[in-house]
Amino acid sequence: MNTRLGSKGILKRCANSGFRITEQRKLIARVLDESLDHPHVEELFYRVSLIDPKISIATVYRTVKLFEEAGIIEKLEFKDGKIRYENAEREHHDHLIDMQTGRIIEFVDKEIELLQEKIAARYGYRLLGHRLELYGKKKNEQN
Amino acid sequence: MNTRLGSKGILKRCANSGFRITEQRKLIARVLDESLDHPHVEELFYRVSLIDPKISIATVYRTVKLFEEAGIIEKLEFKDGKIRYENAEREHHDHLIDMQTGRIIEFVDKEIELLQEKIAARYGYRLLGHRLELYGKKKNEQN
DNA sequence: CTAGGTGCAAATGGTTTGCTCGAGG
DNA sequence: CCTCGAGCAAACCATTTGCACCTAG
Repeated sequence: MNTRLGSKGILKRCANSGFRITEQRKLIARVLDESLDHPHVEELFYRVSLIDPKISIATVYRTVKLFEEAGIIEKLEFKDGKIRYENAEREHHDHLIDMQTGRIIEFVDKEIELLQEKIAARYGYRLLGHRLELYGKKKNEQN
Repeated sequence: MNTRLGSKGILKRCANSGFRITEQRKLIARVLDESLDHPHVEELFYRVSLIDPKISIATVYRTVKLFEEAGIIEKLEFKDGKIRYENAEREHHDHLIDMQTGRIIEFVDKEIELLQEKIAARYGYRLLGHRLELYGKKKNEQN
């Protein structure tokens, strides 16, 4: 996912952020970069563990929070309540979640972005962020 | 909130749902009906405790989940991660959250609803639900 | 070298559950 | 009455934290 919509690589952006580049952070950055989906922390921990079985889940939580605070990745929370992250250096997009398979489709829609600004303005607000998730079911399928 | 956008009263809808009408459920229904905001469960528990100090938070959690499963109230989860509920028998609306005060403004926008359907359809999906939250800051204010 | 990071295990905090007693219909 | 609900405390589960040891710069 990240690689497709043009990311710069998480590791490179870490260098400018002042914190130490440890093996664990390199590994977590790499796994995040290579993830084509939106893994939650447990899943990320699992993937990272396959490469470094000694890594602690506390480190994963700490690292991911560090990256988030540095603006390198962005937090997502869908209806399952678990925290997920995605590379922040990408064009803005929203998510369509397949309620049957859990598959997550990213989409961009200029019109809906503008509309949101307009709505916020209607109430005297400047839009600073939003969350738009569509939950759907595939049409014309056998099931 | 609930009373403003025309709800029928939670209690009345409980009667048709088959479960027992206990004092606790009556009380929780009443407090929900009277709430003009979107309290999370702890807050709801607090409000209910003022009237019946013996009520248990487990009962509040169970009741609120029961109401939700009966389609009487709807679950909300904003970025604070806490579970909130609102009366389900209301016209559909989304939420604009004031990032400075936490105030929640409800809004309805036909255009954005249609647009969401269209986007889902574009990917071959039938829209079953969505989550749209705008996070903003009031314009032209002293702070 | 030494500030900052890691692993481990214990703590947290919101939510859920098992059990036994109580009360609604 | 007898089943379903309530209260209590313990369990859960994702996430966070304290501490002693380790390592990047």
